[in-house]
Amino acid sequence: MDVTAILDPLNSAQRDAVACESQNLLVLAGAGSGKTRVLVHRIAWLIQAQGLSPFSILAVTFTNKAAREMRLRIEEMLHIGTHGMWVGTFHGLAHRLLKSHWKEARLPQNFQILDSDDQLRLVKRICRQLELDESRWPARQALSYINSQKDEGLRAAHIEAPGHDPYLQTMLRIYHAYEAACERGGLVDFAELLLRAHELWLKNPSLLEHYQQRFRHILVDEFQDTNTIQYAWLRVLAGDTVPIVAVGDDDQSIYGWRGARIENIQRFSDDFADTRTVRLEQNYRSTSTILRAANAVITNNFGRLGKELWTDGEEGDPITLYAGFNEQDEARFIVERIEDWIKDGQLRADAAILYRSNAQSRVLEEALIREAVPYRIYGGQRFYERLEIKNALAYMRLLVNRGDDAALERVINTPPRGIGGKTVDLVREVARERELPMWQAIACVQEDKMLPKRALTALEGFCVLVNELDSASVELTLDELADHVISESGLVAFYKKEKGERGQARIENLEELVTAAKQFAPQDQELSPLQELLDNAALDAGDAQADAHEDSVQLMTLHSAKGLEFPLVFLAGMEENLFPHRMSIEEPGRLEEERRLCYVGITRAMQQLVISYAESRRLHGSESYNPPSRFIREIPHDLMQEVRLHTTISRPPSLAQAAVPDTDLALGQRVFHQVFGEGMVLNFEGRGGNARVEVNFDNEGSKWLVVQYANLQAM
DNA sequence: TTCGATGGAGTTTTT
DNA sequence: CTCCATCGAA
Repeated sequence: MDVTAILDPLNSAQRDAVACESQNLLVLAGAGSGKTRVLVHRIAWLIQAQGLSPFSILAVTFTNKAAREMRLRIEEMLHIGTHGMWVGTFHGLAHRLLKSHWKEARLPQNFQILDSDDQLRLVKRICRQLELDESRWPARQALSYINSQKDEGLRAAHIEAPGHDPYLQTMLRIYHAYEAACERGGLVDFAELLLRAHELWLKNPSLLEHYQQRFRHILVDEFQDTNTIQYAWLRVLAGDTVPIVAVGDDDQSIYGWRGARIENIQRFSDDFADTRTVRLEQNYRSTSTILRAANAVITNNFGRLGKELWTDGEEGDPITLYAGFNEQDEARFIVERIEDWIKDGQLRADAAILYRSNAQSRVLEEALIREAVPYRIYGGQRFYERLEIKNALAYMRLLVNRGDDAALERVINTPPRGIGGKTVDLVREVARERELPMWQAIACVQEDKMLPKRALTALEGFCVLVNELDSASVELTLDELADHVISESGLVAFYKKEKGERGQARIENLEELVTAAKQFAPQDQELSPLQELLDNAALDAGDAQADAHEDSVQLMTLHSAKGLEFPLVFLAGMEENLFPHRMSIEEPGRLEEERRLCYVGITRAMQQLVISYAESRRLHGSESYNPPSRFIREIPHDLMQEVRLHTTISRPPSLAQAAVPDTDLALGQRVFHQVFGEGMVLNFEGRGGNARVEVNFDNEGSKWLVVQYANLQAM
């Protein structure tokens, strides 16, 4: 067996990891150190050198994208199909297990996945049912309570009665009711997938044993992001027999607020016997300047497993630091630098602007639009999360399962068909009393004529519609069905009426859904293709925009930048209270997570890194003056070069008669006031004072001109 | 059902 | 400031 092709392209640490013989393996893979490569080569090694069957390998990732990438690279490398392989996300694999063992998991065969949006609606409904004051008990809070309990592996029944803490009591009450509602409707939320899959192991030892014999090797990507229940699931599955490879980077753990436990990677080698640890520290992405900065920042964290990135590549350019005098100025500077970059013949898509929170994107966008620079924002609403798509899918869900109350509530009166709030309330009430799904409650309501005729007719219309769609579905292909549903349900007609481009966009999305259905290739013979399409939509919401292949500047939050790389990276808004965020400064643990986020940001850059902050920033309507981020101070000064605008402010035209000399002004300096002529002081916005001037700059060649004044007062 | 007023909140979001 | 959810009136 020729394994040189597997090992030859690797450096020695990578090779150690790939060919490691010990039972368990922890790979601490720094940013840009070839993590995916090691994972893929390890799998190749197991198959080709160890003779493992591809079907005996389980590889777990967090995102569908990562799973797809891994599959693709395995196929390329080994020239084998990966269809039967267990490569997928935690949620995807858990779902697969629950589908095959629905009886053991005590689920209905056609259980539906509840996405976060459905979940919130359900919690809202429950709060209303429990007659809780919505302002005192926001559904969002209850939702996050429920999810965090589930992430910790705790069901309502496991939680001790919380003394007389009214908050916890209420939350627990909601949790109980929520669980009951899910049970009744055969609904499973994201966390529930994991929780059930874990319980499936615990409650069915023979099943567990079956899988332990089947899987001869487990590989886990992004191990630092596992939460308690994911860790427990792996721990049980691995037992003492199945070797496990955990790949991750404690320095890139940035999802603690969502239940990820950095401790999981920290304690891995204590928890799993005979663990070998391999560090991948050679970086193939960034210049040594960038790596030095990253290393310097992250050393300020305690309790790290420890790693220091290095490269044998170039030193590269110094890191640019720019102090904007406000957020507009900062944005203008960034766009200008991007324009220079493009003038140098570089691609726009090679430049990325990263920021801490989404609200920051706006100013940047405006500046880009002003200069007509094409850009693309990552994140935002994904395809299957769009309102019109969710509505269309809700009809399809009802075809599969009439008991899906979440779907029913969504579309019972969408488009409007005269089923008002009162009618739905009654149906809900009947459903609750008789412990039936709402669909059956409708039948009861009709039977007992519990409503005025008009409402009954409207209900009847809805039932007939759903049944009709269902009977039509028998002979239709998936895309024909989608087309049928969106037109017959009246959704298309409904959105046609919606004014503006919005309705048009919605209809286009609905048409896109038909296309997606056409292209959808069912994998599983056992399931109906429709069921599979729906599950797929819930577990993989798709990309935000399918279009936008034009060469454009990339804008995204630091969180969404994880895993990506760009030749030119801007870290914008590096200010205290923004980054690190105000809410994370107090607690040391959370501050460290912010620092890791900063580390992630810095290590996205391949060639050039530009850090900027604004002396004054308009946020939430009011002006704030934040000092530069502490993370800037943590970068050694000799790696940075501060850029200042040297500007000449010309004589203000509206003050022609005032004696105002041409003056050199350095923006971003502490000195923001200058004496103009006869004792006139101009304070730039951002520095308190009696006089105030609003300035806009217009770049004409190298000369900057003041073009607009406001509230100018003489002192 | 739709509109407008009103109030409250405003970090990050793999599934 | 601006987005949103909610509520009351037409």
